[in-house]
Amino acid sequence: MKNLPHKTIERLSQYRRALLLCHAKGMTYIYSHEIAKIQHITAVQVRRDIMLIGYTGTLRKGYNVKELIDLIGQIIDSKEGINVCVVGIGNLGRAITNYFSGKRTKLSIVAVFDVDKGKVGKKYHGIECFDLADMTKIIKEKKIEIAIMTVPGEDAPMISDMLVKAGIIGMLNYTPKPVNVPKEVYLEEYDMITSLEKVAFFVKTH
Amino acid sequence: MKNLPHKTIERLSQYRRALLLCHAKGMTYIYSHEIAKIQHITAVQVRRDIMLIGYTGTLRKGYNVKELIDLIGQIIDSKEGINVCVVGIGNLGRAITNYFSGKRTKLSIVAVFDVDKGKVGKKYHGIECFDLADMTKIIKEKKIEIAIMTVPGEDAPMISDMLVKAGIIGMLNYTPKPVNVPKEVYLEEYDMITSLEKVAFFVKTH
DNA sequence: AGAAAAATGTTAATTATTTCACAATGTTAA
DNA sequence: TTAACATTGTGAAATAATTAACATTTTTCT
Ligand SMILES: NC(=O)c1ccc[n+]([C@@H]2O[C@H](COP(=O)([O-])OP(=O)(O)OC[C@H]3O[C@@H](n4cnc5c(N)ncnc54)[C@H](O)[C@@H]3O)[C@@H](O)[C@H]2O)c1
Ligand SMILES: NC(=O)c1ccc[n+]([C@@H]2O[C@H](COP(=O)([O-])OP(=O)(O)OC[C@H]3O[C@@H](n4cnc5c(N)ncnc54)[C@H](O)[C@@H]3O)[C@@H](O)[C@H]2O)c1
Repeated sequence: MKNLPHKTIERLSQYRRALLLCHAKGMTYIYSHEIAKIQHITAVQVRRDIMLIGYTGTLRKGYNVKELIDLIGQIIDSKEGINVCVVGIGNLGRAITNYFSGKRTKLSIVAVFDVDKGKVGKKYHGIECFDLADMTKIIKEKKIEIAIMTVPGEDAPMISDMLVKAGIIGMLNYTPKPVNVPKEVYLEEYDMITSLEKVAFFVKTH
Repeated sequence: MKNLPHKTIERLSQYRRALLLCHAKGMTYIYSHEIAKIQHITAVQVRRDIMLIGYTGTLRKGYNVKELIDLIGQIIDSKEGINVCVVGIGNLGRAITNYFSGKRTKLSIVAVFDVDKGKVGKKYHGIECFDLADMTKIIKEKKIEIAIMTVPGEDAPMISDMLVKAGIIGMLNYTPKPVNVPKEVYLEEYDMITSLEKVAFFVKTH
């Protein structure tokens, strides 16, 4: 299941989120146009994505919610699970830690790091905060593969280098400072100001 | 300057962010490949984006940093400035309010709203928190056009409807619950779990 | 039973975005 | 003064993503 388009991967994650809610409400089947409605996209797009992962629904009945959830899991989750850490437990780091905890069994935040001695040793949503100085050691001990960076922008390049040296293979950078990583490391960056400016621009142009 | 690709708009915002840093450091000219390096993209892409906004650099000297910053501003900022509000001043709302304040003169967070009476009346980074019950009134009074939602997911649809009725024309939804808005309202949604799952997926497939 | 309706699955067409390739031209160095 | 070089600007090609169109199948209705 290699060559899935990037956009399809994003949508599969979103479908699953929506499907989990539907499943919790007791729905057993769902139509492509119902999924589409939730995600503000077209039904064809949903069907195409589902086709790409090789699932087939039942004609006139739609897709089996539980089966689809499980299949999406097989595609996007890694079997053994992946350990994640958050670096910088300020407002954003706490929001993320809080939001993620317990949401996905295959992705667990298992450590947070900070330089602030007042934070080291404390727990955030059940996850222990370690001293930045011990980061490399803990990343190896706990087999952490993905890092989320929420430190001040000016420290991002330095922390990024440390994370790469410690063996991280995926990074999510929420600081406003783009970082450089070797090509073996998968990097995703997101900045809220860019999103807001985009909204502001398209608001003007209807 | 209508038909700029969505992706170009996002990148222009990112270029400006980078250029502002360069300008602050005293750089007066910058090459396309230098901008490209910062953003992890190709120099051609940078040149094409700049071409699309009708700016031309100086051969072998690159682009004038200040001029380019100003031109990007003319394209993506609205002349009069836009007022923004944040609904739900929890961890994420505070992180956003903190991060945005003073960053962009043309986009100002001028109010935050919450239901928690303990928060109403307090100031967050200099911005007053109002009672949700007064939201419609305040949005009109303060001419707020864009809203950022950081309330619990289950309240998102209700708050979204209220915001639309109050006259909002752009919305940034950070709750995990997709919302429906009329087509006149420009909506952007972002979920960190989707980003993290994407990283996890591509980490597996090199 | 047969016709109409409502879905899925998929090929082909379209649209959006990125990259290639290279002409044009100013700069540096011999 | 000329050759080599470095950089911009852009048409054309390539790639990626979305949408249209429709055959197919199941269900429902008459
Ligand atoms: N991407 C976005 O959309 C977005 C939104 C909000 C904030 N931000 C950025 O996220 C980062 C964090 O924002 P915040 O509001 O949580 O800030 P914050 O100041 O509340 O938190 C920063 C935390 O990092 C810690 N820290 C500082 N230096 C460190 C280091 N070298 N190593 C480890 N920890 C360190 C601090 O002790 C603090 O706990 C900032 O860079 C901010 O600009 C990004
Ligand atoms: N998109 C993302 O990546 C991301 C990341 C983290 C959190 N989240 C989501 O953002 C939201 C906020 O997260 P948080 O960590 O700040 O939560 P939080 O509980 O710290 O904050 C929620 C705030 O909203 C207020 N609130 C509750 N109901 C309200 C209502 N009806 N109207 C106005 N205010 C109301 C609460 O009083 C509180 O101040 C949640 O939906 C969470 O799932 C999203």
